[in-house]
Amino acid sequence: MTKKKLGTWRIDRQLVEQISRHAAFGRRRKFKKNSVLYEQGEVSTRFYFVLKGLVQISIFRADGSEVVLELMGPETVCGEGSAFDGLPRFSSAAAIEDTEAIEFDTSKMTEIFRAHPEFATSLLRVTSLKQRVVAIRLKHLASREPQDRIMELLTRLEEMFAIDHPKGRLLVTHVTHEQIATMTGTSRVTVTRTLQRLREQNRIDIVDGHILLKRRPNAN
Amino acid sequence: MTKKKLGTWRIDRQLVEQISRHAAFGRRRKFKKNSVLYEQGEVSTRFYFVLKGLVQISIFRADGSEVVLELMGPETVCGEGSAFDGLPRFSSAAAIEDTEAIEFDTSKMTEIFRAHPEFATSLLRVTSLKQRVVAIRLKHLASREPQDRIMELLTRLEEMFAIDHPKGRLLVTHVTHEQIATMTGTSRVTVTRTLQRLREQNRIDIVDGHILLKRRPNAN
DNA sequence: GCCTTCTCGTATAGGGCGATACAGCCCGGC
DNA sequence: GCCGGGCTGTATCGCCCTATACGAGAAGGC
Repeated sequence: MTKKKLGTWRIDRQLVEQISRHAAFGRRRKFKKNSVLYEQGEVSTRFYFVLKGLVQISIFRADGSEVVLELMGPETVCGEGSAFDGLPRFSSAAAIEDTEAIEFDTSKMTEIFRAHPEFATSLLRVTSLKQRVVAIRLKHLASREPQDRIMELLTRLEEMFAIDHPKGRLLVTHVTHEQIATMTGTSRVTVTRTLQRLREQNRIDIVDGHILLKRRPNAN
Repeated sequence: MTKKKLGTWRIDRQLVEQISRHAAFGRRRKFKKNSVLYEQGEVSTRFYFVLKGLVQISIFRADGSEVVLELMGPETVCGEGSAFDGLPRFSSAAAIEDTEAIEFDTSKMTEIFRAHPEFATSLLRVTSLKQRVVAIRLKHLASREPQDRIMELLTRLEEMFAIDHPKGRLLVTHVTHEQIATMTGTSRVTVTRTLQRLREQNRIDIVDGHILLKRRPNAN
């Protein structure tokens, strides 16, 4: 049905160039590791085009628990949602590595669009791509099956942190079952059991403590 | 007042006017009940501004099951995601009532933006709002509790389609238990039971077939 | 008005998940 | 080596959800 191309936070070369070409409308900023780009609840017209580093986007729930939406790497855009609709930020963004980004401000955007309508089109492509990614995650989280939820997380991590391996793709980051549990809204025991099951189904393997996602003939 | 079907989505008056003002760039189309506006997987540059009727947006999962994303009533925009990012539609849209809509085509949009930059800004507001709603849904779907999932839907409907009532807020939209089930990833039976339970907990009530969300001292 | 279809309530059986507990293992500190 | 803590693999039990089925009642077509 779908190609692997539906890559999430990675946006295509052409779009990256389009945005980079209008970098002069923003200003370059640096964020130290663990510093905050923006916080849930604040009202702001700023958004960011990440050049280097890694930014974690998360939503905090009423009970204080955190739902990590994305980890945005280089050449991605974040914060544009609340910057354009004018409502309070629905998510927080924190640099989890030293990060450089271009900060844009939407308040003067309409006038910029008049002279540079292609910039508007590029931004619409970006917001549309993000809508797509979130909707696809929602499709998986709509399931109550732990296996769906966990596989969704693993494939997302794969695109971000995996390297090629003879048998498939190897996650270079180490995540504990406990962490997977909190990220997928299941229990630690269920994560252990589910990973076992996935291993029996020959969909994953554990290599030296790291998760290996096996190559599958029929990718979803 | 009889049972009224609206939808699960609404955008503010000002934004509606902004888009209506540019209706001439699209063309008016009619869709019979049960006809399809677009289908998951197809590539298209068209998107729709619904004027009358009701359109169901859903994602079909690999196993064939359906996740209903939204019911789009009058004065809403749909299909703009895939129309702008150029990738295959990630969702399907079907008219579940006779529907009229303005069909826009993104292929000539950049030129339109040059003369009408405010139209670009309006569309960015729309895509941003949708990103917000989906992200917030995701926050709640991260929970496996049916009650969390269902209350999330109800409060979302409340914000868009509720009217004041002596005891709280009354949803003027009528949604069936079946619809709630597909929108929350639970079974129809569980929806019925959960609504019962919420009624016992005095959090909701049913008035003339409509759901009433009772005023609560400590709102979440 | 009659019949069909949809919707809601309810019952049953089966299964899988959460909570909890405990044992084995690895690893680091000393 | 010795010890302690964190992680993983299991086991048990209770609960709640899913699947399925059936009947009552409302809504809609003809």
